[in-house]
Amino acid sequence: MDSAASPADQSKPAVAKDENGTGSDDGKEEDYKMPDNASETLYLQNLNETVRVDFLKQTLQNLFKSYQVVPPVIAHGNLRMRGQAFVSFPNKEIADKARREVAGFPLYGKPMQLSFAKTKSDVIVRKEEGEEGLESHKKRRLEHKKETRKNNPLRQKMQAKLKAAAAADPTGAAAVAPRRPQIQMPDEYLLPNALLFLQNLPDGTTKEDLHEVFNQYPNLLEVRLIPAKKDIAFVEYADEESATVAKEALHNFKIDGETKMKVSYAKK
DNA sequence: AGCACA
Repeated sequence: MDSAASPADQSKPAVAKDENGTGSDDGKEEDYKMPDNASETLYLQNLNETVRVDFLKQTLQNLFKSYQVVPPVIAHGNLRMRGQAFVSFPNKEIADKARREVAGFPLYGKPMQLSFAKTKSDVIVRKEEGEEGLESHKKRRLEHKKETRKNNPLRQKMQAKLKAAAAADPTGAAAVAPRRPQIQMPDEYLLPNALLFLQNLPDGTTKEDLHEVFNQYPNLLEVRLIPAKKDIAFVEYADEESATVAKEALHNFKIDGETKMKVSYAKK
């Protein structure tokens, strides 16, 4: 069992204002044209490889819930496929929206890299062509696999060429500067940290108040208030495990009997 | 880095 909260409990990522283009600060929406390699399925890379795959799948399912993710999320833990996943959506437009809005989202400490999958997912094929269509799709996949075995020299040459071209092309997608993800960071996706971040403290909370509350849990090191912002604070424990115990016990705790204090891991 | 569907 993971010490992290079950992914099913996790709040959905709040999408930044995305109506009428208010969520976009980089150009007019009307001019936007979806890339022609768009797909119903996104290919995710740079995922934290230390997260267990079924937990990761659940998390992704949850993270993309507001985009009507079509299950199943596909991920594998083997050498070739770890750190990657496939997430499908009802159509290309929604997939593209998710791609643009979630790009760079720091899931468990690593900014997600999103692109369109280059082949259709089985779920999508089934939706579009039914069960029979899916069968032939799978058959074709099998055959294609044989033609493109890893050590096919022709294939390797071609790949090297494409890679060089992509690197040389400053307008290529790979050259686009990473930008800030457009969705809010739910703290459930932060990595465990011995340092906790408190929010929504009631007016007049003192260092002593916090010390008393957090000292109920072992290995407390220090409490730091933020003079300029009196509703937030940091609480440091000796190690992540101790911090986790306190965080889970005290998140939403009402110090004054009515104001729910938010406790999350501090960002690293 | 790595494009799957057990």
